[in-house]
Amino acid sequence: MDCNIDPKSVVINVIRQKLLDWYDQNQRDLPWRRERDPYRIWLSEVMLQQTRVSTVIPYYERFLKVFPTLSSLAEADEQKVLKLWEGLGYYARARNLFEAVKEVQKTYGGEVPSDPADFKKLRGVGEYSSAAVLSIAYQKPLAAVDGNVVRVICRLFMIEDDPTKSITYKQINTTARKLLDLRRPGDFNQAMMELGAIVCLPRSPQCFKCILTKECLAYQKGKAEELPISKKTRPIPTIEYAAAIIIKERHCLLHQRDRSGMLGGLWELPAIEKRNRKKIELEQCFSSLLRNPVKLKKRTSLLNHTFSHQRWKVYVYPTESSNPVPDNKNNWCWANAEDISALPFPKIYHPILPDIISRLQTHLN
DNA sequence: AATACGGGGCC
DNA sequence: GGCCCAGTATT
Repeated sequence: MDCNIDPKSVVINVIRQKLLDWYDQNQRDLPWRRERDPYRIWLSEVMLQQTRVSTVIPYYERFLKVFPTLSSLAEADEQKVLKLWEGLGYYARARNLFEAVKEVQKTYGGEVPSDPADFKKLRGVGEYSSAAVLSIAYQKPLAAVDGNVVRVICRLFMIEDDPTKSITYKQINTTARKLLDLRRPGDFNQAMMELGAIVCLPRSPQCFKCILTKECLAYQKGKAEELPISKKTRPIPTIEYAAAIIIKERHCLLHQRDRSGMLGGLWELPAIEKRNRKKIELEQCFSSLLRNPVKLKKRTSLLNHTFSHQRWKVYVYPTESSNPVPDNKNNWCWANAEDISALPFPKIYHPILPDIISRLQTHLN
């Protein structure tokens, strides 16, 4: 495609070499940088999607202690995989990785395919992850363009258009391919990301320690911090969430959330969930949900929790003892205290679970 | 092309 | 309260 950013190849060569030299001297010592196993590189890239390095590190190490090899993960139980992902967010990543790893075991004999066409077919492997994993693990000459790279390139070449527009994104991608060092593609990709992560920051970029200020058009114009231009923000929906504690013989009724939706595959109390709606008749809703009359007692807890994209209002109601029998047995279970600690729950449940467990242990209800 | 998808850290 | 993070799948 036509690219009006056409820096002289001399500049390209200078940027490429400076960046690699800087990376060789200044890269952080991260767990996945010590690894050669493509499976481990892959796992790191999946965990790092939309997630900070500092958040990922403990999850990464814990995960690999339980599933040290691709084969061990391929033979795992999905609930245990989700439990290790608990709190990391974007749970589809865990389910997709699990499915993809089983596919690799079945179709590619347990070897992560090195052909980009094959690798990208796998669930959860997109343009970025494909380039990142294959360049790092197999030295494939693919440019990995993540949020860091977008920011670095927008600043280096003064791209003032919205990078989320596909035409602009193609320009950025073309530029990344021209910059790529074909002899050390994995290191070069990581160098770009590393610069974005520790020098070319979204806010307050540390230009005083950047080795590319002479080549950076945005810096020369004093506009580094303004780029890339940001997208418009979306309104945050409020989620009203009412949950019932239903206990029978030291077991608590739990429901597994639909795998395709939010917090898919995680467990929860029987709950009524409404977005941006008015009050609802809770007892009626619960009774209909459980195909059985439910008597609520006084609300015990109210949690307000604001995430990036949602504002949660959580109400928890103990119930009068009854014998509710959910329709679809597959997604329901009666869990004792031990079961509860083994099941994956959304983060919002962490303050509530101790209360539920103590109710089970003390015969309350 | 726009939206859904978690949770945390920082200003 | 807004922004952003080693993005991908779905609509």
